[in-house]
Amino acid sequence: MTYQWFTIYNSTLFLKGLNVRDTYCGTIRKEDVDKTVTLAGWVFRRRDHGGLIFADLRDVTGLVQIVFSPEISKEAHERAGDIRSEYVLKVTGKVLRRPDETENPNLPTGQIEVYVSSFEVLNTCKVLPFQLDDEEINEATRLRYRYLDMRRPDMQKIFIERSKAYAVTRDYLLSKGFYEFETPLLTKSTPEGARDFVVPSRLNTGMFYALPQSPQLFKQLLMMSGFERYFQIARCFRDEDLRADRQPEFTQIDIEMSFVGREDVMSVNEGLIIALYEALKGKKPPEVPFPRMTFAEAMEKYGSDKPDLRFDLTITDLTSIFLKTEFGVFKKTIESGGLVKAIVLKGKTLSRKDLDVSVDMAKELGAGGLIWMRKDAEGLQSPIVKFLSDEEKSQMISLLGVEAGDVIFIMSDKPGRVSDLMGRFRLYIGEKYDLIDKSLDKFLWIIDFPLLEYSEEEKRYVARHHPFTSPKEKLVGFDGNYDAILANAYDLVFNGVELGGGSIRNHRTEDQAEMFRLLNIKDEEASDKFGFLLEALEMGAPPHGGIAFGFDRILMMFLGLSSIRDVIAFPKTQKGSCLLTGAPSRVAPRQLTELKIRTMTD
RNA sequence: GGGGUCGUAGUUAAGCCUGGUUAUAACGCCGGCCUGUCACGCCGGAGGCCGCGAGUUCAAUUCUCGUCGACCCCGCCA
Repeated sequence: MTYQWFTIYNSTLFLKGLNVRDTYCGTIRKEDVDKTVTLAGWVFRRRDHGGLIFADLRDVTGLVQIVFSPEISKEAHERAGDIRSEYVLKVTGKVLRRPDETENPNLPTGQIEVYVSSFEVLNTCKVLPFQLDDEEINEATRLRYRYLDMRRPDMQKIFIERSKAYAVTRDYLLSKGFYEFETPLLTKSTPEGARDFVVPSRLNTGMFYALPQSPQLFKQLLMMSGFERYFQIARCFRDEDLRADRQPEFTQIDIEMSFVGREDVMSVNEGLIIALYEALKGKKPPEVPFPRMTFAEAMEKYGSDKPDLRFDLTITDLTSIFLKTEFGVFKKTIESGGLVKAIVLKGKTLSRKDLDVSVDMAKELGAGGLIWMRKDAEGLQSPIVKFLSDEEKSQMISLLGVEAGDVIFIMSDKPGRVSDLMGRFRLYIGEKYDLIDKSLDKFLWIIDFPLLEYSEEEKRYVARHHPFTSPKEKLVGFDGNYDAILANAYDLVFNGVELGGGSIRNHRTEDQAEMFRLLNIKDEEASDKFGFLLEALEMGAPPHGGIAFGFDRILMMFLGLSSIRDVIAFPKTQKGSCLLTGAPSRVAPRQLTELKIRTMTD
């Protein structure tokens, strides 16, 4: 499949008379020798040799060396002395083969150069706050002058790739019979899930819109309208604290389908992700179809619902070995329903200091402690080994398959907590001891999530995905074990990062009512918050389900970047401010008066 | 809400632990020289509220506290 965006570089697309130039800098090759070209772009670097002046002229396609020589034009050469970095020029000149020994193999245009016969300064440029070819500039400075930051070729490449990704997404989904929609940005606040950004309504004093956390309810309504396949490249807003991979506004590829089950949604969307992967990475994904793992297995073996499979290092449950232990820590934990879990680090030599650092790290992660054991020719060495029976030691050695030189790390805590801690400790060890093969790319579907999870904060069960997710099997004869109900939900994980997730929804009123009952949401409350959806379910709602992918996150991962800000044109800082525009800011008192809003100070 | 790292010429950093001379370097900038450079080179020069505020001290870029800002993480968030 070829895409149109490449053809922008094809000169046949120029509109005669409207363009200042007739050729793009980065496209000139030795085949163009002897042509007279008119270029337009920015002066990237200038090398003034007195008698001869070289400059690199850059436009969106790349750069080409231009030469000002008094032998071609005395006037141009003289005026060229005043040219400075980032001046905007229109130059006309002849393409010539570079002399022997002066070709630059590092440049696509390195075999030729353009001898300038005349030029025009379209605009001058102040001295920039940072050099465009400087690799390491403080991110705050880059964000303050984001338009300059994005003038850098590396950044341009990212946003050209981003544009390509939009096109691939639309192309793929349209070819699969999806229709593209837009849904409101000014909508109703939904109390479940993340904190809403809120927008006051002038026409309705004291009332507020919310910006959507996702188009969830609208896309379900579109299924009820009968469009059957919906997608949107949708902006979403969540007023929560930020991270390297989280922004307050971000873009999702939002998808919903009717008359489908889990497998349909997963296979269509696996196709989309493969198309994006191929377009951005220029190669096929290593394993197709993507492997799958249940949530239970992921938590058990990797201590995470988004395991990074680029390294092995799985977690082993040792609880059964220590059921009758005399070792106080394990004994107490197990008696109160906790578990003992271990990972084994093989083939690395750890000093006593390394081990101490590991213990500190575990505590930093929030663990009560970390026990290490080293296997040598004599047996297991550890500060706690004297508390363990020979039986326990030999069982551990055989269950974990440890050999001389290996180190066992053990934690014990409440079941959910020890899994989570071990999962994060596993990532730390993987990173620290270089176990992660960064050349690998590992996709993984996680399926069979629990429908509900207990919220310590709210002291009740809440929907793990969202309250419209259907259970995997109909809730017949529910026995009160909330944790055991599985959801018809799925997440796509890539190298330990969640790219997206979705579910098959409840499409019958009674199933949705049952869900609200489980969540302990009363009828009135449900109808107040989601009444319009419940009503729609009663009017011939088809079975439906969907998924949403974090578009920015996909780009970040597939382009090998470590910050989501690098793939967003004008991102916000960790405190949600825009260093370029100065948002958020105070507004004029009149604006607040119109809205009948008074601000409080503490 | 909590933990951590950082803030010094336009930029990127050193100096700070161990307080005291003119605050150092590279790149950039300005001037001069240079016809084969491509991170051009050579010579010369300018450029600092050491984030901000308080405290300790004879003396603070340096120590202490606060504050503002940037980044990373936990909580939070799909």
